[in-house]
Amino acid sequence: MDAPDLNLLPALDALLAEGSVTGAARRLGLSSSAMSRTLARLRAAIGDPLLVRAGSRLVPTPYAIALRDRVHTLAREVRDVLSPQDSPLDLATLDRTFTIRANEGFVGLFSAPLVAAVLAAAPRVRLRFAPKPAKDAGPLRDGAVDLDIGVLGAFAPEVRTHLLFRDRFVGVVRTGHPLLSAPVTPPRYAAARHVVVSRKGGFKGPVDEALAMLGLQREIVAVVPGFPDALRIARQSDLVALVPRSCVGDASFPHDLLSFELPVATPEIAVSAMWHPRLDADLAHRWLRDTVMAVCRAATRDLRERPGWPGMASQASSAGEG
DNA sequence: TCACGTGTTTCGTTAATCCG
DNA sequence: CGGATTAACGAAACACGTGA
Repeated sequence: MDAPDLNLLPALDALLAEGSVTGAARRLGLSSSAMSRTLARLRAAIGDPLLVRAGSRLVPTPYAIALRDRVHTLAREVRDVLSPQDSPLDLATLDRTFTIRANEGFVGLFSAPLVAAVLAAAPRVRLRFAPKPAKDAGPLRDGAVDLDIGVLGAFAPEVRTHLLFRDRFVGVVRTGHPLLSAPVTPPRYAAARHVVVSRKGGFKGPVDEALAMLGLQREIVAVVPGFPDALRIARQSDLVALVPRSCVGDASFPHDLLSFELPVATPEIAVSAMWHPRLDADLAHRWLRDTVMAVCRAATRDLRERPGWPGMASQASSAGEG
């Protein structure tokens, strides 16, 4: 059996897009008779007339209509595959959708400046923020996710990573909460009732382990899937929320909430960007990574300069002032 | 192994024809 | 008249045998 003639693919794409031999010929820089002969070859190869006479014009057959989108996608992919990779990246015309998987905390803090930075440089690029149901390299591998942002897990070994910033947990309560009427000591903190965030619904975390070292135990009365949910509950109750400090630095952080340093030591949270090595050399993806890193650097600069940010010399303090 | 000659195939062109 | 198709033809690529 003969291999299909792949040279016919761009001609088929042009014919289905134009619906006309003359139009397709013009598009590919050929004479209409040459395109007519190519159409004849396509008809023989596919076994369908593809375009048939309807009065003075040609109309596509149902099979041609069914093929149109597939052929167009294929033709574009073939063009991309065979295009030299070292051609300069043209951000002004870059037409692409990037899917970024991140938790609500990251989206809340970084999505606005990231979208602004992306649109400023590449107006035809679209960003799709996908929820982060689990740590799973599958979507990175199969291409459903371009960039995964979060804490490194037991990821596939081939996945590339880059540290974006370091974070740490802080406590958050409503204004006027009795916990902040005196220094937040481990016993006073443990005596309060808490709301925590867990995607898997777990009730125990590093804070509980640190408290246990001191012989203390806190009472968790609510587990929610996202940090905004925890903040909402803290705002309307006496529950103490546990959220990353980056959430507190968000401009949208409610004024009637106060954050405070935890009275126990907890491990830092290293937030990283992760991507599949398949995209390592992709110029557009590299630009996206650089943009994400730059936005994170700029957005966390202000936060880093505030007391209590990881790596900064600081004492426990109640936030919300100023 | 390589260069060369020759026949075949492919795919383009122009010009003519057909069709609505 | 505009657009599709076909016939005739040519250039380039390809396949293959041959000889150095």
